[in-house]
Amino acid sequence: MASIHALNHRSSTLPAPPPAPANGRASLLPGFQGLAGAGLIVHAERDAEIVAQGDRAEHCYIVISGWLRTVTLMEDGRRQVGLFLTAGDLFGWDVIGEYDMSAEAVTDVVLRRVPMRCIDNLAERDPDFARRLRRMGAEQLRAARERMVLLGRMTALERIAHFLLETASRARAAGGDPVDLPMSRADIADHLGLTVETVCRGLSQLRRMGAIALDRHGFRILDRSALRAVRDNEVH
Amino acid sequence: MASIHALNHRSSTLPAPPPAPANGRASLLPGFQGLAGAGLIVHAERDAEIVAQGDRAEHCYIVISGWLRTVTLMEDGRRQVGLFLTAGDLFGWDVIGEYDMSAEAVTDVVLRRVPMRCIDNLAERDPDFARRLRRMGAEQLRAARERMVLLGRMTALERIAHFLLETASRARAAGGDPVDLPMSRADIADHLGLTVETVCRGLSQLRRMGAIALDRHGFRILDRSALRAVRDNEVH
DNA sequence: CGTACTCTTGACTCTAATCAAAGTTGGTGG
DNA sequence: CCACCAACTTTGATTAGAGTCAAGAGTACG
Repeated sequence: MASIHALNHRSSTLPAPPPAPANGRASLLPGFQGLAGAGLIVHAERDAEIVAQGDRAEHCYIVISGWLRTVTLMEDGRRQVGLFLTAGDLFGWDVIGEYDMSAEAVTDVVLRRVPMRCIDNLAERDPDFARRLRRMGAEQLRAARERMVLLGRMTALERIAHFLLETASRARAAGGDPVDLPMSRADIADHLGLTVETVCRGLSQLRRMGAIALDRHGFRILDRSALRAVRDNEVH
Repeated sequence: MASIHALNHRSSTLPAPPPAPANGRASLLPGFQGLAGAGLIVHAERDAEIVAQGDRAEHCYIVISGWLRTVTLMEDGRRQVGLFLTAGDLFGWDVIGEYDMSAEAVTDVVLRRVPMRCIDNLAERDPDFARRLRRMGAEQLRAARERMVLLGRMTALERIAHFLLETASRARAAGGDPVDLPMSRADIADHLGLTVETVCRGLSQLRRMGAIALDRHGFRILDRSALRAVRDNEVH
């Protein structure tokens, strides 16, 4: 655990529009042009907590660069990582009341912090924006249901293959392209409902199968159909 | 598996307002007064499929009586039950495009079927309704995240205790009150990411501990604090 | 460089799944 | 109305997959 609340406030007007957003499946989705220029740019360094579980949800965040994770903690320390977010992704816009999870920086990260009121106001004034908000909510829920199947019904190796394919697809990586994997094995484990050791063993197994090339901070897909077969349980 | 699509269309105007809605945590939430009188009343009998995974989402449903389950199927037959819905609960209002799960009748069930356009129209015209929609979406997502922790990180017995406490609370049952459990053990298992046998064993164990009284279609909580202790892992 | 951390692999354990067999129950038809 | 049957539930025995504990290898950072 590193420095907590290393948030440095910066300029107020936007320096650049968010880079072409990963569409993948999470909080993301293009939108939010209506908010261009709103909010402050904030920085957070690796492992800093950006919002805490239980905080009143008064802001939402747009990731400009770097990676975030959302984390839910149980009393006894068991941890569930909900989502990994990166450039173009949105966080917190869908919460009302208090955050039910915290958001932490996986890498140093730059965010635009937008007051929730802006969202609410814009949603009242602009029916098109409100519609987009609903669409994003529907997408979030779809993704959440998919994760329930993963967590409730998939084996360790299936979950790992699924995670790699999804991560590659969010990075828009073609086969063989290197894909960034900035989060620790522990983060991946807590995201997939597994232990660190099981994640390692699964990754090694996929490497030995020739499905992926692997190093600590990234991977490449060598045999996408093999990886898909593992994810879809067409192989043991 | 029983009769498929046993939907009988009936009168068009509402016979009675939905009974005091269970608040629990799912699709529910009081709202939807703005839709009073809209839509058709439809009936479905036990195990009938009300909507299928992949159908275009053109309606949403308000449960008037009986119980539904939402079901996601994997290619190879593994099944995940998302939610159980009962009187006052809502289904499908948050989906855009195609349903990503099916809805099936757990018991014979009476529903009001409301065209999705009504929701959309009302949301455009009535900012208060739109706000309520957003609040319901936020609540759905909160519940979904809670289920991810359950599926990813809780033991079998913790999941079962959690399910019983939640079901009792949705039924607004005081301690010792009988609580309906109309779904099969297999449904419960697929809801909790377990097998039928593990669910049975867990329920029996809680009965032997004196935490609950149990029969096939219901239970009573005899020792709520014991049940909470199991859910919260203060006991093995 | 050295040290602390993360990652990987191995050995063993344990929880929950699987396989198997009774016991119940509710519905149906005689 | 009763008996039978199919489906569901429960319990037992065994297995398997993932967790735990432990140790070594690789890295990153000061």
